[in-house]
Amino acid sequence: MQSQNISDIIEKYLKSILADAEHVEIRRSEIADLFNVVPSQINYVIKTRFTIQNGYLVESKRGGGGYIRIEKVNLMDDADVLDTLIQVIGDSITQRDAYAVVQSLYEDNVLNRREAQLILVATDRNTLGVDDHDLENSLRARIIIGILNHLRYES
Amino acid sequence: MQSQNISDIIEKYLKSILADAEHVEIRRSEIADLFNVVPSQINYVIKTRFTIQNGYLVESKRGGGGYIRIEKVNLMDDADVLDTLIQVIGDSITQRDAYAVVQSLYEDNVLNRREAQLILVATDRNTLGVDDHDLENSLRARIIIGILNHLRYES
DNA sequence: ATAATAATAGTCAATATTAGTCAAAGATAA
DNA sequence: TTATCTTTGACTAATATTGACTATTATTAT
Repeated sequence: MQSQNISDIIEKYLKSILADAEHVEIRRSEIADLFNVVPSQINYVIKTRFTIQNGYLVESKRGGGGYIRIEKVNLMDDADVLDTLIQVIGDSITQRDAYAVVQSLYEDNVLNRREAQLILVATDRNTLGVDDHDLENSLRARIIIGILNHLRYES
Repeated sequence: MQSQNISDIIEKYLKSILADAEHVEIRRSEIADLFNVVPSQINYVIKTRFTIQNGYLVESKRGGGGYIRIEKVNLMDDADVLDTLIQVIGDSITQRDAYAVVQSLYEDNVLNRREAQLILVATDRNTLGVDDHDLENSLRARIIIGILNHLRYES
């Protein structure tokens, strides 16, 4: 019943390929044709669902033989992943990106399911309940970074 | 006999679906059309009849292919303990009192050590980093209450 | 070589498609 | 009568879709 919108469907399609392969390399117009959308929608899908917070690296090339290549990266291979994440977060992060970050930490076994959910609840828009979005996003960043720094000591 | 206002009827309709399925996923405008009410009445029904206290989780998405999804969850046995704590906390709590709350949840085995630490970090004064103490205390209250509400059910 | 053209992908803003909030008005119950 | 609950709709917010325009790279023509 889910996945009513085409962006979700395209996301799943790409992720199903990535489940078996190290990376996926597409021709933007081909995927656009396949799902009957305009080419720029592929950019939208990538921009909203294959971010570094989600654990994906994207590279592309224009011109003849151009492509978009999506690679799933394991952030935890890197020793200073926490530093990297902290840098990515900076002093502000949206709920969407926070979800991606926490999801990545869960997938990399830095957090278990319960812990991940606790963090998501603590940083949820409705939980924080502040009107000012800038404040909301900066609070969310502070909380997540605080927790990341804490995790550094524990491990 | 009870009044059969339209909100009650919509409530029963949704719950009849939930009797057979784990969750129900609707398009707000469709249900509104089905019962000839304005869309926002669906929000009213959800807000008054599908609360977490009653064991329902609600999530939604806007935009194309948007939806509202209601899930029935299993409440923990001593959920009323959480209610008491939530009442005690109210809309503001100091760091010291928060520590006591988390500590007691740890002693009651509602939280393990790691989870307790996560919550304390998330609600630490330095983490939140707001100058206004009233704001700090109210944020702390919101975060802890959000987490307590989350602890009501198993996911 | 260089210039022109073709073949890609990227950006951005307008529009479309949902759901959420809130307060006023109306209905019902105490 | 008064308090609470329900209904309504105007306004807001979030997300998705589209297309015009731009940028980059490769290929072809001169």
